[in-house]
Amino acid sequence: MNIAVPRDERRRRTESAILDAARELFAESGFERTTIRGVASRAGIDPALVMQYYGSKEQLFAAAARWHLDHSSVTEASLAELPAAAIRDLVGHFEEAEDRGSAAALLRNCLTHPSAAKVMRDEVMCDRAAAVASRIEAPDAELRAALFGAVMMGLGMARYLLELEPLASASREDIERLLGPALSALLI
Amino acid sequence: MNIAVPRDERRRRTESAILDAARELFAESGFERTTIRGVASRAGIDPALVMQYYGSKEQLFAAAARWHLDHSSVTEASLAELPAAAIRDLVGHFEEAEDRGSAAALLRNCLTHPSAAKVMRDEVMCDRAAAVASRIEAPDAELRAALFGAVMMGLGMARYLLELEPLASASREDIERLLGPALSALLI
DNA sequence: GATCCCCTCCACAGATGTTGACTCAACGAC
DNA sequence: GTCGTTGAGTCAACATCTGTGGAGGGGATC
Repeated sequence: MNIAVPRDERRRRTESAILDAARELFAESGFERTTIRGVASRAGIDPALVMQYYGSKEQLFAAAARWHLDHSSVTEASLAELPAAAIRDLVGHFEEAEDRGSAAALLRNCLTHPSAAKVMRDEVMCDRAAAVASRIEAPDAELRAALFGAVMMGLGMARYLLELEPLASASREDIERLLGPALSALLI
Repeated sequence: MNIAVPRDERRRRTESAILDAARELFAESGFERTTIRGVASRAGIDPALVMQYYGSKEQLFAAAARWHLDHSSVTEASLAELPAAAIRDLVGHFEEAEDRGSAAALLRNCLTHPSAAKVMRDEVMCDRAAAVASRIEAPDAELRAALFGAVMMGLGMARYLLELEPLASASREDIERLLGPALSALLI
């Protein structure tokens, strides 16, 4: 095919193709319905190569389903800005990020895959809830923050995974406009 | 073992034992990780009997993961009562219903199992959203109703499936008290 | 030209859904 | 009570798919 392609360059491409294919399939069909053979086929390589690079299906999933934990957009927001910031952060993860698909892969599997559930619980929800709770001065700050997270999770699942209409086609602005006050009500 | 047990009685018991075992496993571990052998083992019978009664794993799942669609508590509520009614309905499905487990089985799998997703979309969310939307007089009634549904779904998943603390241990009253105003804000 | 390593082919072991033949107790007719 | 019938339940096996490992080819690198 490509003549004179340096070896490491070639490897980088392949590894990235595997990861992309894995992200897509894990995000679309979930962990169990995704097969190593399917990933390899979509990446245009041999199944054994996937194993050689990622060791196991489990480790491939761990590499693919990472939620890049840039809390800054949430932690830097004031209480009043939190609802809009959280919505923008969520939308960004699913529509703009260059690793689009990894968030979907994590969210899709967090109910049925143990390690995805653990990541979701410990690294996504827990940290963010703590950040949100620290900004709330009302009583029940922790519970309010947990509810805030639950609402955001429900939004992500309904809009991007179940693709419920008219929520899936709505603009981010409309969601901010309608859900924003509801989220604010949680923060006092 | 049991002497003199009528045949139909015996069959009823067995069929029910299979369904109970299936509900538990589907709710705990999801469709893919649940095996016919596991269900049979928990029900104390032979795997082949499961097939004989339910035809296939798919049909067993369909029988186990039914969300008893009693919309009355939602459709009979006034706009002001809707938030509390929806929360009570959700809690009831997960904590009080005699078919407890079927709601969890459906919710657990609605992101990764096609037919569970279809039931969730068409029979649970869609119908309820229509009922909610019909009560809203503000513009964007459908989108508001969809967001309402997304919030309820997020609550159910966070509390009962991911079991996020302190949400999982919170009382229904506290949830009503804190989430109620947020839900009301969605309904205007 | 020798070496390295990306990549492929082939095969294995285990698990899973599913099927068919079989056993045995309950049932109804006489 | 006796006997044939029905149906609940079991046992062993099959076909398939899956993740995974090992041996080898072929082009880049030195």
